[in-house]
Amino acid sequence: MLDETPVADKEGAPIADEGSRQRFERIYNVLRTRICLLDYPPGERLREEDLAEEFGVSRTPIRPVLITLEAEGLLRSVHGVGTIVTDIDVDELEQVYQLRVELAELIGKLSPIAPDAATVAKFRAMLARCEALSGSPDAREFARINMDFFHLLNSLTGNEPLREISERLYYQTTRIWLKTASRLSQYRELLMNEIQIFQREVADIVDAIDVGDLQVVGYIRRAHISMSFQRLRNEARHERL
Amino acid sequence: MLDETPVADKEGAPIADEGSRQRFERIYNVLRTRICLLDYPPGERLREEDLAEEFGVSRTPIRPVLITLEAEGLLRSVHGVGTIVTDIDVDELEQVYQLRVELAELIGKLSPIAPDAATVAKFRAMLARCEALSGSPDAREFARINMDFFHLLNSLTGNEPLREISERLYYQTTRIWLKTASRLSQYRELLMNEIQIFQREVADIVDAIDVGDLQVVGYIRRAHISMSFQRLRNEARHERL
DNA sequence: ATTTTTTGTGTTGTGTACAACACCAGCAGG
DNA sequence: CCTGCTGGTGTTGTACACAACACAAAAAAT
Repeated sequence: MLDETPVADKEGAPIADEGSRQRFERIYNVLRTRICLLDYPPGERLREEDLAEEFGVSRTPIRPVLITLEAEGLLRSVHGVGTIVTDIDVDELEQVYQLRVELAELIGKLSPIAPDAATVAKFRAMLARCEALSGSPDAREFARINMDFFHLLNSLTGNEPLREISERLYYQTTRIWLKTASRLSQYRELLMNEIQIFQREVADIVDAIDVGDLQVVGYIRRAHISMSFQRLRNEARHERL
Repeated sequence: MLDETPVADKEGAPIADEGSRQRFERIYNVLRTRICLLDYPPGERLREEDLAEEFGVSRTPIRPVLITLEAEGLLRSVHGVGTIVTDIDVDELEQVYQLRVELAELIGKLSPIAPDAATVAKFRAMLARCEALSGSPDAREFARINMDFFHLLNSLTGNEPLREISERLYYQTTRIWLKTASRLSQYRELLMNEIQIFQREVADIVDAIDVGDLQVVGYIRRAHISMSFQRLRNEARHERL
């Protein structure tokens, strides 16, 4: 829904009347989503030719996408070896989280946009998706909802550079939970716990939206990003011992 | 000094034993600097083949550089037309400045690095360059010093994502002064005034560095970025009337 | 047996020819 | 005089062949 236009068929291949720019965006979003949902786990080798075949083009139009994803820190091309999905580490991501925490607050501060009725409805829909999820917990679906929720929150600021940067940092960090949690023994318990907490976050933020206080949205978000990272670090530490 | 390795000859062309990654960085830095010093003014058309010839390669290795610069918002490739240096507008840059103001403060907050003797020396050297500059004012040299000073400040935080993002935003905004000022009648007076103010900023920051208070560095920087943009906007407004 | 060399295979990086597209000048038609 | 068309020219986008490189396995030497 997020990465596929209605016209797209299951494989990314041939779409009629698609400009080169739109195709770039499409392939870019598909690959980025795959990386963040661990369809391509860290360390995976992506062959340019395979991707070219899948999307029905030659290697050439694929390369700009890979170059961009490399600039974002999600891929790394190595001559003679392959294009490798970057590995991530909780400790290395601490700085990114620190920055995300600060930026979260700015979303409510810089050029806040009073949400219209449609946006409010989307937030409520998110609440519904959360409840459905907590009924049948699924890590992948959780990650997807989390992603959609992020984009919704991001649309609350009119500051476009801030949106762009927040998005970039989000995609740099979001894989870490799936990766860390999937290795742990109490995987299922962790997931359900995390979903519950997320559900509360969404509920809190919906309340704040109703009141119309975007500053408060920023505070809530800030708190949750910060706590989420601390939980993650604790779990990673327990695993090490 | 910033964009050329000691081995480089005047034209960017052939360098021995240079990996493809280093070459990418070199070309990237050269082009970015040229854009920000208005060697390539907004609207300029860069022909890939010309660049290829200058750097002694085919179009192929040039394209990743242009793609990256396009992702940073400095270029825009249009099929059948050319690769065009983006135009900039004071009003459009307001959001970027708002963000830069906030990030400036974070540099003193997130993972501050206590500067070693060498770094302090570089700051003092900056002071000397300022005085030399105010002796013989030159807009281009002013922009260069400003750029070097930025990089020096940026090295005060250990938060690498923050450094990267600050740099990106800096390069998005830095052209605007040269562009705006060069159109005004009191160009020379403005330049001298700006140099004086910058000199004071450097002096203030050097003091703060001496005291060892990076938080204060952030505050000073924040104030100056904010005021600098307001002056810019006023000048642009006066021009319009 | 161990180490070194060589050879083979697979991948990204590069060069080059061509396709797709935009733009302008010139011209025909009104 | 103006308008719309049409061809010519220049540019980026694409495809493909090959070079450069990394890695592993096999072979050769000690």
